[in-house]
Amino acid sequence: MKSKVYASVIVDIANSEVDKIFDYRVPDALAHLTAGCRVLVPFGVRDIEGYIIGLKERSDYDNSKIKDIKAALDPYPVILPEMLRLMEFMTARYHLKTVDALRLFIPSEMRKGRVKELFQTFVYINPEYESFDGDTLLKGAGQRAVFAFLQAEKRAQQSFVNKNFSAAALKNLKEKGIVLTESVGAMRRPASEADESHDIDIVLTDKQRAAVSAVTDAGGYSRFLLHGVTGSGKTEVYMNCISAAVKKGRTAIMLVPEISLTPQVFRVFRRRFGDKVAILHSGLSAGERFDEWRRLYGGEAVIAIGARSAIFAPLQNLGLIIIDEEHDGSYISESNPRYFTHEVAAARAKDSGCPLLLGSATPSIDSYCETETGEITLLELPDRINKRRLPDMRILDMRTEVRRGNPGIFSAELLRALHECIEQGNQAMIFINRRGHSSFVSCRACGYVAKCASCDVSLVYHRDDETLKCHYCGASYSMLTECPECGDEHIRYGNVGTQRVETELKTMFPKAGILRMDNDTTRTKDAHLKILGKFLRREAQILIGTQMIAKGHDFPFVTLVGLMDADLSLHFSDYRAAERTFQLVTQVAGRAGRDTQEGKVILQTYSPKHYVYRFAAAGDYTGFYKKESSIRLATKFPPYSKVLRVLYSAEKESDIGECLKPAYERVKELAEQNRAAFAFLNCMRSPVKRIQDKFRFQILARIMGQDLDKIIDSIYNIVDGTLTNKEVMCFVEINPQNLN
DNA sequence: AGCACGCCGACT
DNA sequence: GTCGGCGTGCTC
Repeated sequence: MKSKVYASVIVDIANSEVDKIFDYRVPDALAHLTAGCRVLVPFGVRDIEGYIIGLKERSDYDNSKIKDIKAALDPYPVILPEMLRLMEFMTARYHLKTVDALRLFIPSEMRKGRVKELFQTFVYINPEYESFDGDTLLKGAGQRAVFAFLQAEKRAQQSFVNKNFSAAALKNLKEKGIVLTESVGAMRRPASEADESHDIDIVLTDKQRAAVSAVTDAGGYSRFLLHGVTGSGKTEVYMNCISAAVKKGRTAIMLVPEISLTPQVFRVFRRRFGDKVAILHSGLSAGERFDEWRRLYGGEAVIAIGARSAIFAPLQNLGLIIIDEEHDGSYISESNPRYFTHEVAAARAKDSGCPLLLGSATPSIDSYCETETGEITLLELPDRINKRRLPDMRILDMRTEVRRGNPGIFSAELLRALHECIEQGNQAMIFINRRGHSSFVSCRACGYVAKCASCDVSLVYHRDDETLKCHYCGASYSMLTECPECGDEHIRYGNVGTQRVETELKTMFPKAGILRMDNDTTRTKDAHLKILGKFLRREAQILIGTQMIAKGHDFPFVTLVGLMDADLSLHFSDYRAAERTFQLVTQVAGRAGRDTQEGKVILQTYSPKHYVYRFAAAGDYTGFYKKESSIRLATKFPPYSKVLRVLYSAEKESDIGECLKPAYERVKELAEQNRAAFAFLNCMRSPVKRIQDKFRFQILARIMGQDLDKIIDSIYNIVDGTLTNKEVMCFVEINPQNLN
């Protein structure tokens, strides 16, 4: 007699109540099912999609209550074995619900009965019509084109025809019976024998070659940090490493910040690797994303390039993972499934026995610290390829401007430089890391400050539509004409934002073309590319923007870069403020003088002596690192500890207290037992006390030492165990990006 | 998450 | 008398 087989199933419902394994019987008809398959299972009174994460011979659950799996949802296991292992890692490390991890691994289009088959549909002309003349047989030009194409090609993928011809025409032809379809299972196949026809190796510098061989000779899991200034040729190193991995018959993932996924990047990689590369970016439609996923799953594409989530690409036999611009904040997932891409990438690399290559001009303090302890191997590209020197950076003390009787937002030197730059027919970029017109509006007479009704923050004046906006909940109010408290008509404008810079520059430079790029002007699809394209074609001379203009494009005619208020990110109450400012200033400086002309950077600040600016102006990363890391060590901040925040929010303060108080008590006990591990522990109202009508409280801790991970795990458990009121939202953050 | 079961108010 | 409010509890 055959032994009964049971399946461990995770149901596709994102709720902690059902975040556990449910056992089902595998009927004989579905005996082919394996771990990683999606299935339909009876759950309560209804049927639910689920994921088999394992098979077993017996179940501990009451056997009489166990039901049969109803059906298989796909012809193949969509979750690869390595992804099941990654799921284990992520659920344990980040206390994720199992489904939340699993959902990251497959295209969302696959779930809840949408596009689900892993089939490719081919179309071909019905043999009865094969020899007909399309022009006499058919009327529409669309149908004739499809017919002619199929006559020549015999057989083609339906998606290809839909994309390149008219989908409607094809549909008509199918209805008439002139075109037939055939579905073929997208069979799994090993990474295809490398077709290197596009793969032309460029001559590398000695330093580049050394970096490439360090990575390709690693022969197993190890981590590298490629520290190279802008223009030092990091991309060539990446491409050569990828090429080497592919030549060995292995696959590769390269992560880049979403903002750098530009058509230029696609072109470079497509030219080099052709169809073997799949590109996953936010611009893809649901169907396109699914197609790219399927090409990777099927082994048709062996290189995945994309933003953060591309780390979950369905690739087997990984030979390399690259994280470009590794210091970028977008690698930290700050909502729903919260995770650190660096850690996930390391887990995948370790599992596959392959190198993980991080790259940056301004590495994160965390990563660089690990090169000191030897956990990461440092690779350096100190020279710009064309030996051009860094732009001249002027640090301008805005306090002396005020003393000299210049109350404006622009220093005399920046204005002079702007005039000169435009007269010479060059371009300038002006950075101001704050959108809107002014950060707040207040009454000159009584001091009233306009605030959001639902959030504890002041409203930002937006001149475009004469509104006051809340940057937390998005609420919009009409602009004040008089003070609602005292009726005075004199309104004071707070700190300068992009819109204010734009209006002032427009009056000062009426003939210059001025573009603005920030969250407000890039709402619509491809707006980024449109603005950047205009600037690149020199349809404007000045580009004003937030940090979103700091990355990506090279503008050969930009000779001047101005930072309106560099201190903005510096005085944030955040241990990473200096690090972020250094990265921003360095990145911004890299925009100036990239071509034949020498560049100039003007940095307006009220703290001209700050070490961040000194090191940034000198282009001295290691100097900055030494200073910054010694401060972090002395103050017990990351990377020498972990900051942990438990954030509670609810409409009623009393509800929060119900959960927070017992949790805090128990964390305090834990701290008593591990005195050395706790550098800080406190419980307080969050700096932003209320967002969207919900009050916010937090437990804040800094934890260090070798038991760190264990202690954090205990805190997760304490929080889970004390979350008794379901009106209360609560989550744990490790090293949060902001402490609002 | 859903959906059923279950125990109290205002309607044909 | 019953329709229906949404509190509670369960789903292999």
